[in-house]
Amino acid sequence: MASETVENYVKAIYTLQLNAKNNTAVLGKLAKRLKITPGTATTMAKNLDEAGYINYIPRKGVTLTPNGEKLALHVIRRHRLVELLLVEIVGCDWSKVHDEAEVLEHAISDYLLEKIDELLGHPTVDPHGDPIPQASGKIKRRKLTKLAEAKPQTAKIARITDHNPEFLTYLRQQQLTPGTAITVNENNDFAGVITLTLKDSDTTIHLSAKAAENIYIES
Amino acid sequence: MASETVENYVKAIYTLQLNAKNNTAVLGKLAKRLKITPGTATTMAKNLDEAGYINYIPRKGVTLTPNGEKLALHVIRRHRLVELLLVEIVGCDWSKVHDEAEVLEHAISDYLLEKIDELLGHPTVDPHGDPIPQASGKIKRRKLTKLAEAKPQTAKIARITDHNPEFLTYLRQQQLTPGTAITVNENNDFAGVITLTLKDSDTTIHLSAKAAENIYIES
DNA sequence: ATTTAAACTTTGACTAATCAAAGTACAAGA
DNA sequence: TCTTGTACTTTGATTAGTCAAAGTTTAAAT
Repeated sequence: MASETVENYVKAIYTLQLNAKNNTAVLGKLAKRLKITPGTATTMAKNLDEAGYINYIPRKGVTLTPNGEKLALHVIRRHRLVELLLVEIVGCDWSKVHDEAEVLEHAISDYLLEKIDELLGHPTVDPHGDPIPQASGKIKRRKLTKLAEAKPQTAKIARITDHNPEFLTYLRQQQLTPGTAITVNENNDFAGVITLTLKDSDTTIHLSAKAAENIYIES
Repeated sequence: MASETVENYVKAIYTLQLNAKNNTAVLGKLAKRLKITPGTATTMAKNLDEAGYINYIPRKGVTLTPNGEKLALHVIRRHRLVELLLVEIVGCDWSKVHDEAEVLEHAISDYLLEKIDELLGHPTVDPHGDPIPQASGKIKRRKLTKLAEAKPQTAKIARITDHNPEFLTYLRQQQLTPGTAITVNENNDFAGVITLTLKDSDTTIHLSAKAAENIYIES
């Protein structure tokens, strides 16, 4: 069985690979992500390579093996289903469930995971709009637009890629949560401000381009 | 913050103390309970004493300090509320939730714990009939009778003190779960067999005295 | 009062995960 | 080509938790 530490490493490598050009996670970023020293990253990279979770090329970086990716997706599935359980069933605050799930994702058995999945009706996205990997390991990919780069249009909030509790609380207050229908009215590059209205309430909201970097919409 | 290991030690010491004559847990039993060697138990006893969780008297045993007891009750509260959540809300099998909770009890934040408590309506007993320590640290104690030592009478199943999944599955099939009203018809010491009927279905059940050692009733 | 067996303690060693600090590689600019 | 700064690696040490095996205590039995 992979330790909690190993699970956190492969999960971090998975997300770093997603955002990397040559599909390789460099160790500096891994170290930053996991708040460890560069030396520790190197040491662990060797160990994880040895254990078959990753391929480690010195001074280049690491990539997950099929086994490593399988483990990463399994951890992410646990994380996202737990988040949904906490929001939908237990009634936890949206802004708090990410941190809770960071711990719980290592404590959920396969049996319990499938019970939760069943209870929630086999959902495909978590409360942040992140896709939930299926038990098979498949993960749905949608073509989303970054709100910061959106042209005027009607659309739906699809995904929030920031887990800062204060930011999430602010978004919830503005009703900018996944699923909400909006209209993008103006996106002024020079001002760095995006103007949008909520479909239901006709409220006008002004967002900085910086905040809109972490919000994705589906046309 | 106490590590998972420390939490498991104080929890084990708490339950050993409950069943000990002079309120002291001897290290041999602790070692057995935690599946560690006697040497490890000694080493850890010194560390936990040093850390203020227990008082360790060499060659005699250990007792929890007020701090240690507080931690133990907190862990037990998490364990039992999680068990109830899994049975009542998530729909897990009664026989499986103990093992799940053994892991989850270390992964629940104070915030989440109180959310669960609220959702369940501040319950006082878990699915096995074990009392749930309140947030204040108070724990209700009931005067229960061991079914193995019960005289003929009507009563209610109150508590099952065995977590073996097969045994629990058998009890559920017989409907011998906490809350069930029964009548004890005969308790024959020589035969070592207890005869009882379920109030609702009038089914007659014969139980060995050994099985009845782990079942408690409330008159 | 001795012996003995059980219970406990000590010692030395190991593993996983980590850090600090010193050393190395290499791409980019001078 | 040489120099330099950044990124990475190596080395030696530390901590928590564990075991095996050898040593010590103690209470009970002869």
